[in-house]
Amino acid sequence: MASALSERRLLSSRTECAHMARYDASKVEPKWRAVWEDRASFAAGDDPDKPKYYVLEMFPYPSGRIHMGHVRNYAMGDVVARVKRAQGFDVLHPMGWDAFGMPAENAAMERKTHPGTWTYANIDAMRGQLKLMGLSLDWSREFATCDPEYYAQQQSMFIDFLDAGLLTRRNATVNWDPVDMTVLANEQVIDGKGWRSGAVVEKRDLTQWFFRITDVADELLSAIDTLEGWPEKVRTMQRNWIGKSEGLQMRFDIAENDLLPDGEQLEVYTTRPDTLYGMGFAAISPDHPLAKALDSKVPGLDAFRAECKAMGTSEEALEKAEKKGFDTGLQVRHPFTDELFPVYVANFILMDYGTGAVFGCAAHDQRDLDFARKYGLKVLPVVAPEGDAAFTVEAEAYTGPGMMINSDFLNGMEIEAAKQTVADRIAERGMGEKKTNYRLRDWGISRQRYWGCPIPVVHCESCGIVPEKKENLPVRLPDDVSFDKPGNPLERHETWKNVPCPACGKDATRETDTMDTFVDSSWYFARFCSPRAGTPTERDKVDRWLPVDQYIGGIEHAILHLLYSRFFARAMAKTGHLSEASIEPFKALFTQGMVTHETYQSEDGKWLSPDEVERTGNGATANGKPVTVGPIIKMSKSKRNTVDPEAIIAGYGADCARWFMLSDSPPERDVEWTEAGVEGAARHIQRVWRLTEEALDRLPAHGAPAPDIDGAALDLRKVTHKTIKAATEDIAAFRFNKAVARLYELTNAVAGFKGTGAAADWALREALETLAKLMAPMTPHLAEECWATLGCDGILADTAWPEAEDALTVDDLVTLPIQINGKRRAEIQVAADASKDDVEAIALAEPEVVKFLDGATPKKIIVVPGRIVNVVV
RNA sequence: GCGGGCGUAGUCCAACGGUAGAGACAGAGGACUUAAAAUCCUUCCAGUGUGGGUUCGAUCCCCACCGCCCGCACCA
Repeated sequence: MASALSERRLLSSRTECAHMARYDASKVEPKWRAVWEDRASFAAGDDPDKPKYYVLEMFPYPSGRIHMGHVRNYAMGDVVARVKRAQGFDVLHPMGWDAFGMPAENAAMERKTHPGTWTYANIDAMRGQLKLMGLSLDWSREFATCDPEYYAQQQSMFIDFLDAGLLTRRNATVNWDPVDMTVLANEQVIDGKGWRSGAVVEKRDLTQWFFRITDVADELLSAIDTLEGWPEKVRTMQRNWIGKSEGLQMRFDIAENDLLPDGEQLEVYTTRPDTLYGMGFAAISPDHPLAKALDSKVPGLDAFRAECKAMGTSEEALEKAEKKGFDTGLQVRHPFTDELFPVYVANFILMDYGTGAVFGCAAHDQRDLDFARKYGLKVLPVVAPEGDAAFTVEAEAYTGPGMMINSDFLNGMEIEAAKQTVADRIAERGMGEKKTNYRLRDWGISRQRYWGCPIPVVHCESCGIVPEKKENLPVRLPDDVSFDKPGNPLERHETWKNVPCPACGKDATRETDTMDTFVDSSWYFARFCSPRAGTPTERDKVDRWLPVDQYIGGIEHAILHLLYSRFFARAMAKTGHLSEASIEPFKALFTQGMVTHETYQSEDGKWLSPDEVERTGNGATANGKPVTVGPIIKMSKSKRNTVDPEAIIAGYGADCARWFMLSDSPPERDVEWTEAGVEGAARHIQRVWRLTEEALDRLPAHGAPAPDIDGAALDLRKVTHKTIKAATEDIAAFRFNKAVARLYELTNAVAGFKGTGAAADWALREALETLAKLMAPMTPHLAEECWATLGCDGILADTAWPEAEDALTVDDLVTLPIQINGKRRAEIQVAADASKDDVEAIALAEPEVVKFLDGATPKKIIVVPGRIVNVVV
């Protein structure tokens, strides 16, 4: 067998045809993919004898083509899946499509097609591309969220959630594009105009559905502590997003006036009740009901409110904007001193946080201080830093710790005690109570869109809101719709919209809003456990597979998607679709970095794509004209700095793309795609192949018993087993770049192996088989080809992960550096297990050390076994 | 403004508080070749952003500053 192969190899190298002189990925890769597919190698088994492992990468939006970000994401997930599988786990590694959303509708408008047609065509294209990557996916579980079978179950759960009180309906202000007749997300509003239509965006109050996520805000917050497998960064982001603050909600009496009936109160929220004696004014949001009520009664207020509105509500503009207020003429009475304070409408008060009203304490809040200085309002410090009785405030508010002053019964207290005391006193008087507030808002899911999951309710004049009967689900999207007119086609689809009431049978109308696409992606991980079930989940399946053991995706989903999924898992547990054990759906999370590339601009400022550009030393040209090389940024269509994965796979092979994606940069960091880097990866793949083939002649049979091993053969075995140990640990810890480096080391050791004889041949086979096994998670096609070439049993995808022999991972002799006063002066060779005393003795006998000591007695000798000896003189 | 991350050779990156260098890319020289490609061998280069501190010893821990990146952001 071996000789026949080698004969062919010799022949081929001479004739450069027939057998591979070079490794040809375009031939090898499809072959192994077909083998895996035929054998259903990657189907999850529901095998009760094996421990389960669920690895999931965030499923893609079917935009039409995969991009390098996908390649990186799925390459990483596949490494995890393949290693776990080889380690004996029953692995669930599924793939699907996050398929609803606006791009499909936009495409429908532009191309006069149906969003579904466009979406499914894209899915077909992208599935084909993904399959080229050779991922160990269980394709039998594939679904798209726009499949009626999927959204039927989502609608069913919507009804369960409705019954369980997890949903509510209320008015909310939205960005409304009057031309497109649709709601816009904040990101779609650019300079106050709709991104597509360019029309000035209006604020509109619409009745919308909300998931009551704020009801579990505290639970979502406290459970973050249990997410030990999540990056600290993401946990912090979620905590900040939920934004818990504890304070006092209290009511001020409004002094008698001509504008309002007597006895009106102003309710405010504060986290600093201790500063109540430092109050200088009260302020309300321009959108506060009181401001609205006074709008026409107080001259000039309408103009001020209009001015605030015109300023917009977008982040940074607000930050820089000047604090402005308008005195309403109203006054509120201090609950303890009866002092009266003016009530301002102020542009920096947010209506949707707290009560939309505050009391201002200028001395201890910078915004309040700026405001008070501008309008000549009272500034009275009530907290003094320790030992500063004559404390005053100038331009900077004091927010640090200290002792209460100027505060009657609070004087001398610490801040915390004062907070407590004020809260108690206010509560005693029935003027307020402690309240916890959250930055987190309820999750509004109504979208005035066609291409989404229909909200399965009917509006009946007699019965009100009536959920669709479950046996009638799904409420299907009608196919006969057109996008030639603006607005939601469901609104004008008379036969779809007008239906009898499910309760009373009278004429009624369907809800025409569809659900936010974040709903679709909030439970797909559970659906993968039984993707064809007639219920949203099957309890035995989700109980076995969930939680997801390893979730991998981009940091851009650190907040919304993950928070919504955490909420959904709780809601599903509450309605019986999941067990309580799965309310945290993702046990471990990994957020990978982006794929970046240089940018190129021609002389006239046009962006150029990498394949139009030729790099020349430090510069670059396109068609002979000079090109400006710009910053290295995330691949994006607008900057044209993308590289097409399919072209790379066609040119270099999937293994090469995968290997490169895992090399060099730590996976959580950005990686720069470079042509040189890819070529390096390709060279390595060729090298592994060549080393394998060239060794065939001398190798003993697969599984041959080991002869006595020593010398060079033993050294190689040590490298092999050290590599097994290190690479396995590196992969488990998501240090793929280091695992790759280990494999280069093993490859270099094989390439430089000089051993001869039976022991050497045996060790060489072990090294090559191990190299194939260890590379398999990253370059699976190459690894299978090497495995087969080496004449091994079965296929590598079914072969167990190698185990390191501990005895071979440690050296007998170690080289220890000797430091004298922290500087390296000599080194010694000692037995790895030498005692501290022995090492010390050897070190002190070392000529260099003797010379340095020059007869003196060392003050101290530090021996770190296996590491270093430091002699302090 | 608040919170977090990063800063090591020309580049990407490694180094339980212990010899600054594992690996890759790029560069240089050489071998093989009619030549090129491919391959192989050899090899130059830095002392860890800056300044302090802790320590026998700091790339690593602490403090301050500089630079870059990310998240949140008038949240009462």
